[in-house]
Amino acid sequence: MPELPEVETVRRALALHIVGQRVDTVEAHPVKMRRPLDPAALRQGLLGQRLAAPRRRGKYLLLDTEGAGSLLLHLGMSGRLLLSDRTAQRPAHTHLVLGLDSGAELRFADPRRFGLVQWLDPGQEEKERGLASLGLEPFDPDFIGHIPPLLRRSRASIKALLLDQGLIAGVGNIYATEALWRSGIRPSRRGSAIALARLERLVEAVQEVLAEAIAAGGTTIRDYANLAGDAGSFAVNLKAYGREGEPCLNCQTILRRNVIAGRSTAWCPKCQH
DNA sequence: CCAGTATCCTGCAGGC
DNA sequence: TGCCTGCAGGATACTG
Repeated sequence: MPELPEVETVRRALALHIVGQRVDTVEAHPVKMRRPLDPAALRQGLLGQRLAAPRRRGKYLLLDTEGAGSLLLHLGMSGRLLLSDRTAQRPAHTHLVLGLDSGAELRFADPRRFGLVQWLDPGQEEKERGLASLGLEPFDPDFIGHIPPLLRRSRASIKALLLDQGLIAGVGNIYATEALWRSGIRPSRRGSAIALARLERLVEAVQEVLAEAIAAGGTTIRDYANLAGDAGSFAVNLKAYGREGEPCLNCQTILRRNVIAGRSTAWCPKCQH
């Protein structure tokens, strides 16, 4: 579910509402997620701490405490982070609840449990595999210069390369599909078989679609909600993702669908080469 | 090196 | 109305 724009939308809202808040209560359930959630470590790290400015890296969120250490979060496919009144009903599958001194609660719910909730002591962040192996941020000033040559170096499909978090941090199935449609590149094409100029157009399209989606508060297909529980509005602007069988908005050809790099992919057989 | 598959889970839509 | 199947925005560990 949540790719970079959705996680960034949540991060911005957190920055407005939780910075400086003290964590007065920690309620954590020892559920199995990508890794088992560890209530004792979370309580030990978070209880009584004030929260600093939240950071995002790829699809990960890092909630630093002013003391030391950070809460590492990943929303997986169905994760939600919600800031709610204490009296408001909790969603099903709420695994972590931080009571803040404002009286609000920061809640993490994740029905499918593909997400991650992990306390990081100082120094652990650098050793965290998922974080340390991330590639460039799409809004890094070096992005346009560095990424196209890297994409040309590989014989993997360009779709697989866009989804590779070790190359580009934060792009998932929706925005990879959209950027390929926008730049007229067939998702199955090998990176090494695409001219550099076209790859430059592709990475610009990645930046554009991510920026537009952030401005719209992200894409909600089903599960995604922002910190307040509201849907993002970018779904109406999707041109390819989920539109297989419908006419291309560029040339009216019926969009096709197949599985590339293990993920459902919609594309136009006429516009994308 | 790379494609494909399976796995971890719940929930929902669609077919019958 | 119910049951069954397939599919879903992710990451990772396998196999061939």
